[in-house]
Amino acid sequence: MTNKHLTIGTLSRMTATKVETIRFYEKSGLLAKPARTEGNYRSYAPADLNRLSFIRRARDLGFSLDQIRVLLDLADDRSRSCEAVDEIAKEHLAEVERKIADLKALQRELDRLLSQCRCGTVAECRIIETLSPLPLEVN
Amino acid sequence: MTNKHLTIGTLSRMTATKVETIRFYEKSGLLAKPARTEGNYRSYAPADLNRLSFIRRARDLGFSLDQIRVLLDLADDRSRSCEAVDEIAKEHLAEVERKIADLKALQRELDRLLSQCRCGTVAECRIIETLSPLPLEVN
DNA sequence: AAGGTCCCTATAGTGACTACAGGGTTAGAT
DNA sequence: ATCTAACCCTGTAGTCACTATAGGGACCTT
Repeated sequence: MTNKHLTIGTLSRMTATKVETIRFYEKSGLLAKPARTEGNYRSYAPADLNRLSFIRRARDLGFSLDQIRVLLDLADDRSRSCEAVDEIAKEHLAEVERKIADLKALQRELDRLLSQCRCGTVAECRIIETLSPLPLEVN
Repeated sequence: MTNKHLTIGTLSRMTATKVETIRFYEKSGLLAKPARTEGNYRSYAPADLNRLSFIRRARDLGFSLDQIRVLLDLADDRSRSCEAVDEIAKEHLAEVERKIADLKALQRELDRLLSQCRCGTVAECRIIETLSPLPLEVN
């Protein structure tokens, strides 16, 4: 209980991360290879818990593993300017906003599609009809 | 020019679909295996163009290939009720709306994160700080 | 000593493509 | 007739962020 070393299962429960995912983060270089016990079990220090928690929060906010890799590097050099951090977050926000706009356009299209359905036979189905093409002559 | 048979490249240009993607759709069973020329080139009929156009429009609307497979099956049986079509579209719309809600929550979080940035050093960066954990004691 | 729960490695699967590598075919210009 | 560029072919592996499985070893309690 005063043991500072954690098994992968404990880490898993503490961060709501599947064991396989933790091993995957290790293989992808996001987590350092931890010490091993005699029986070849991974043995994590509290710093690993912090790092994994950081990764999971950033993932929850939709940052990619590549972005997280950069954020972790930046976080390690505490004296540098945090402009680069800001940059990554801004870029990610812009991407999220683009996705929202795209999905809203989609939503309008689907709404329109569904509002036209009279629920008769497929032959007179406006959804199928809208999807079915009068293809353009390109070549 | 009165030739009804199309090469994969022509089909590609007419539907703005990469050649590899067309072959991928064939391998996934969305497009039937077309006839071949003497030189073993794929030779497509106008019906294939229609089918591919349908697939691409549905993809643009965010339907999955599995959903499209079902839609294509339904579209082929023109006498049946189009309820099932409606069902798929509604389900898809609901999913799009869920995604929009998720992304909006994300956007708010990122906005909050960014609004706190004073752009000093990483040590005082509120973005890094927010991501960095005071992990909960779970086990 | 047995059973259950943990842990290990390695590999393959997901979705929807995309990108090669390493060739064969065809159309048009010379 | 020959050359060349543009097209086409198959097959495989890569993308992202995991997830799942197989086939085993370790550990703890009873």
